[in-house]
Amino acid sequence: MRVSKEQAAKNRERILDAASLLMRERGISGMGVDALADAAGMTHGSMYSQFGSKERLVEEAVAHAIAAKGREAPDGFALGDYVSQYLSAGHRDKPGSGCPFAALCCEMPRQSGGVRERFTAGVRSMIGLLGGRMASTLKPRQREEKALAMAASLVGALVLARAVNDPKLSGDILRATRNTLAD
Amino acid sequence: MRVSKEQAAKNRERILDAASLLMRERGISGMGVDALADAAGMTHGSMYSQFGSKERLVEEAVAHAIAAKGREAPDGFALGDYVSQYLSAGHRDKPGSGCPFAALCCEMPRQSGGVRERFTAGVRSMIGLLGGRMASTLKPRQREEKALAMAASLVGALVLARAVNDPKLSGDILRATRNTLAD
DNA sequence: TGATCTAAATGACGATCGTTATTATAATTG
DNA sequence: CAATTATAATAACGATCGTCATTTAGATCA
Repeated sequence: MRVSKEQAAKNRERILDAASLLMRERGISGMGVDALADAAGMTHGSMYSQFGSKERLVEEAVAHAIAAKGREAPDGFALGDYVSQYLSAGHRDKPGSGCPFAALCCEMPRQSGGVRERFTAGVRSMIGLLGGRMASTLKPRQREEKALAMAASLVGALVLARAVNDPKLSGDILRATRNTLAD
Repeated sequence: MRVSKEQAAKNRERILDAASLLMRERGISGMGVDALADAAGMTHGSMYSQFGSKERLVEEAVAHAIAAKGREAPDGFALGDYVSQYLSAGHRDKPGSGCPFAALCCEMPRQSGGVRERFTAGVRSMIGLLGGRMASTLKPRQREEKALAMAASLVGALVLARAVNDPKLSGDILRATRNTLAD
């Protein structure tokens, strides 16, 4: 059956919301089309009416997750707050609503060009965000270098803290990286 | 048919070699049992004779990859050399023979307890390796904290450099992290 | 209002997933 | 040497994978 344009747009949004959550929790290859349809409260058929293939759906879902995450940051935030929130136990334990880069980075080398482009653009904007919040006493080149290294530290610490089985070690990784980035 | 104990051990080793390579290239969930049997030059049946399940095979393959990687490091190596090799384009472009932590970290939260334990033990020993090579002027606690943060930086930079689609950005991430860790 | 269009649902497709039972074969053991 | 044991190969299992053709029904448009 056919639905109104608005309804169709809402359904599309609902699919993207479910996909951006599910892919961060289970991985891209671990997110089945049927499971996604279930999570979105629809059938797999309607998803193919909207997106045509899983690959194109993933493309949009990655962009969707990154854009939503970018919208979370308040206008004037302090870099220290950003870091301590990023490297918190709360963030570690909620990958589904957390940083898309940390959740999806390891699968990216095996994704299509379109998916990787969206991901790369997102990484670039995160680095720009970090660099823009750094002490203005530094030269632009230095700020960019620090921002690049900081992004790597953030993602690496979060990913390792999630991977590791021991809560103590996991917390230590977060804390040590927090302290090191504070210098 | 039955083969000699030595032959069976060799076959087992061959499967583990192929698995530790394949899982780093395609991911754990992306490594099918059939594909692995092909890569090892055997049939899937013999793998189940040896390991019983994919989960137990992955357990051993993770430990195998970590142990083999640990054996690579020469006895008396400089920390700076380790870092620049880890953050090199060569390492980035050869995940199959590269760092198992960077290759598998994002899938770890969804692995069995046994697999995660091997991974965690490996991470711990890597951190110990890094800390042991640090300036002895630092207190043990400071060395451990620096080693924890360094491991996060290394893994994060490598993983992001692999994920990103743009060679320029990828190289910048590696270089910036190298420079930052040199301080 | 009547014709057209399209999102959503249904059901099935071949391929691949991990797994298992069975069989063949040869090393090992008594 | 005979009996036992264990590895490897074969073939098939049900489940799930992504995909697609068809049908249904209601919104959109002339």
